Amino acid sequence: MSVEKETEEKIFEAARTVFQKSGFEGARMQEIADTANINKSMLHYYYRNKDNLFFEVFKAGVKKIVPQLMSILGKDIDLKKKIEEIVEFYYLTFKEDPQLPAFIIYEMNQNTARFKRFVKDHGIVLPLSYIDQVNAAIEEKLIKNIHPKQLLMNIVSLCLMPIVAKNMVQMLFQFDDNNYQDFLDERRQITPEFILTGIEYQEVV
Amino acid sequence: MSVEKETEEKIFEAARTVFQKSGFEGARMQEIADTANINKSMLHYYYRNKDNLFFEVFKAGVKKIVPQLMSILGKDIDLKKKIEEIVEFYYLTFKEDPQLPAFIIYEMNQNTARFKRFVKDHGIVLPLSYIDQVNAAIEEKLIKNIHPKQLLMNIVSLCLMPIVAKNMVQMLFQFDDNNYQDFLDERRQITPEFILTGIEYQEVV
DNA sequence: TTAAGGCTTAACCATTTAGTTCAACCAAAT
DNA sequence: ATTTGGTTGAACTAAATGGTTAAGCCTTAA
Repeated sequence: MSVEKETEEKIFEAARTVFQKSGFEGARMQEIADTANINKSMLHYYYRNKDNLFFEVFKAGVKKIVPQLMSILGKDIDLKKKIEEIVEFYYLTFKEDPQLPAFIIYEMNQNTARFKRFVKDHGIVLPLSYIDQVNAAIEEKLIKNIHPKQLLMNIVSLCLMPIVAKNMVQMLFQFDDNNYQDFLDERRQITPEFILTGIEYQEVV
Repeated sequence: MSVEKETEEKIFEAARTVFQKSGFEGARMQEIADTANINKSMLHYYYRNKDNLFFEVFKAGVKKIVPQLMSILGKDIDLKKKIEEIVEFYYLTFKEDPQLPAFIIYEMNQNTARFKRFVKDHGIVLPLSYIDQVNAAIEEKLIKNIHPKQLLMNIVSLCLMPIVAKNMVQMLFQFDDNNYQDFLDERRQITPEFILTGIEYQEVV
């Protein structure tokens, strides 16, 4: 990697660390510079200003969370497999970057325009094929009557919330880091099943 | 109400508004003063400094979310009723204060000590009776084998996530404010059922 | 009526912060 | 060797921010 790419990369990684830890308002350019082991003016040289640098980090974060979800939803596989893949994908993604979802969700609430821009620029749309698939499954009485968006909301909620609320979970359940990780590992197994049972078709008695 | 109580109340309400909107770091004392229609030094007169004022707001917020949940969990009613009450409670609480859960969760991640102090001072504990109740229901084959904490995590996730991620939901599902409210109204109905079906006992075939 | 003490205000202060400047540096091309 | 263009660092600046001060006000009670 060329020197400039290396420096740029170092800055970006430091920015990611600091912004995810402290948020946009809480983050200090000086701390980012220190974390990257470079002079503060380098930040401005490479990224012009705080907003720019932040937006790069934000974009990269959203890219890790949203497009993959849409891609799985659009796949030509059965619903069960789809749910399993989503749970697995989020489990793995957040295992290596646990602060990501809280960061994205918080900053999106602070400044909706940023996310709107991303969605527009990247042509993010909920795949119609997913909607159709769920509705067809309902029609065929494979699953209960549930709106596809409600189902998706359930899936995503069950995956993200335990990560987003990590500290609350640890505190209220009195988990140390190991207990907490075990808890997540168990969720990885039981969540798809929980969802599938939750939408299972039931004979009207 | 006495004059000082009125002023104090006005300040608190303004602080709540601004802190919930912008977070601790993003909030400006001047903006709180403006919102309360008072002079900035009044903030310091009544609350000494930003940290104090913030902690009051934070405490009041946690009080709205956590103790009630524990109280419902500790009630002597059947599991089905318990789940329905929790869903209903969160639905109503967040309908009138939608920014609350995101605020609490974010600020708790920023500064775990604050929340720890609250939990300790208020003797917040997960009621043992809830744990026993779930385990008993499993024993009696009324529900599937699931860890009580996992079940609770599921309940809370399904209630909080749609509120916490409001903007993401609106954007990805292309909901205006009315659509979004309808979506939440529907969840209020379907969520208890979804959970109950998800843990229903199933004969081993 | 007046003294006391809490309440309110405008002006002020110290510090922090994002962002700038400018001189020096270094590697590559001429 | 020298020029050139991007790169780096220390010192600096302007603005914003949390917090302070001190003088005046108003209510209450002796």
